[in-house]
Amino acid sequence: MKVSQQEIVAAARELFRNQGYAGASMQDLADRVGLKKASLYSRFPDKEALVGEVLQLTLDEIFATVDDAGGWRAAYEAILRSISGSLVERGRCVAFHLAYGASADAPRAMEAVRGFFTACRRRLAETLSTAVEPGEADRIAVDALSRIEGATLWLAIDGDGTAMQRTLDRLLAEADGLQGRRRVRAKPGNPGKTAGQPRRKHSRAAALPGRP
Amino acid sequence: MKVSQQEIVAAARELFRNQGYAGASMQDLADRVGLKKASLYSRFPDKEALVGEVLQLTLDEIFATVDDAGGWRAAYEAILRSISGSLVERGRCVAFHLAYGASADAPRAMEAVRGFFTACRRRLAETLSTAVEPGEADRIAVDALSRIEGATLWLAIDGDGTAMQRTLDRLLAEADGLQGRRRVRAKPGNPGKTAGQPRRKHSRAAALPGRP
DNA sequence: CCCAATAACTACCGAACGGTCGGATGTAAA
DNA sequence: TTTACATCCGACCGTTCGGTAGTTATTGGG
Repeated sequence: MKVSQQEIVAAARELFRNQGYAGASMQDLADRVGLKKASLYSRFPDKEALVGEVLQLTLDEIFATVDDAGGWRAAYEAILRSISGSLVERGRCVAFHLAYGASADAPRAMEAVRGFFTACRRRLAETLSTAVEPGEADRIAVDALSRIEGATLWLAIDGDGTAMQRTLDRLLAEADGLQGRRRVRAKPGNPGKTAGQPRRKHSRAAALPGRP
Repeated sequence: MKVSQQEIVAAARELFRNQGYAGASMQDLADRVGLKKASLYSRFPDKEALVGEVLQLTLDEIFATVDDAGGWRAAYEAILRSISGSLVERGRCVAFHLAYGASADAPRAMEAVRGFFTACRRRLAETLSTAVEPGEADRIAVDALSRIEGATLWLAIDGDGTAMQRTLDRLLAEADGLQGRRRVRAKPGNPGKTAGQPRRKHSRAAALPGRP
């Protein structure tokens, strides 16, 4: 194999992210990975099947660094930072672009997108359910995801990541306010970010990875 | 003229919204409005020019019903309701889809998208600047837009509008907390939605148009 | 009613699309 | 070295893409 499966999927992801489902072409993908188009079709049945692979890879990458050993708050922060960090790095969200673009004509792609966001939502809600009741946990998870995704608007338009940074700060600050206003912190020894009066005047929190 | 300019632009908007820039085809647009493809090119110079028209029409529709006579809070609410209402109705945001999809190969389209969101942002910030300082007004405007746009994620995935409803409620509740915690209300005589302790336990506010 | 102007049409262009096929090429065991 | 197998590739399919040229239909003013 001249090129590994993962390299192809990663290249496909970049295409889907920047061009959308309809705008990404198999020829373009073949050129990028240094193969011919026919060779791609001996690895993947069709274009639509690439969507599932792309989203599975992305899901794996997001949760690779997350473990629940440090408690719900640390896990929650790790997940949100992992997601928003990669979004700032790449400028757009593949899954969101596919959610918008893979319409009725690509039902398997749409199903993969649903699966991706459902997995993120479930994992977040599960993490939060240590601190709040399940219904509220799911609501917080849904809102957190949509707020992070929404912040990619300004990333896509003018590359501005400050809205994302602000969103992340607020989500974490709001998380500190959960569980009956108890004092919680992500890492012992981490300066600032107290939760005494957690809902106002949050201090400029730690920067996103790769964003000074 | 068999078909008015506005009908064509509205049909193009639907296509761009559901298929993205690359996925929307001139042939498809021609079929929908009952013209031949060549006729479209006698009205619009090219596909990219349609983007500007689509976003201008959308901008006009959004702000058609908004006036500043009732004070900043009423205007702010009117704008947010106008935007989120049309998003719930249509299930996606054209401008957001175009922001993601119209990439480097369509610079005029990208410029139009930037203009659209800049106009929304400016109008919102201008409205808010009656209550808070300009910098904070701009920040609130940016965040409000991105939160509303983000809520379209769940609309696109499974048609669920509850996240949008929740987002709208929170944005309005947070607006009530502005201007130094003064008591403000949108319309005198409107039941509920007080702002005495505005930042918690917001009551289920008025439904979006078309969402019982 | 005529004529000019506008609007819509038919027919076509080269390029790119997703996808397929049969043969060439590399590789590792026998 | 032969065999067997997976991989890759050149060439091609039918279709659709954005866009254009030249021609016909429609329409409003005189």
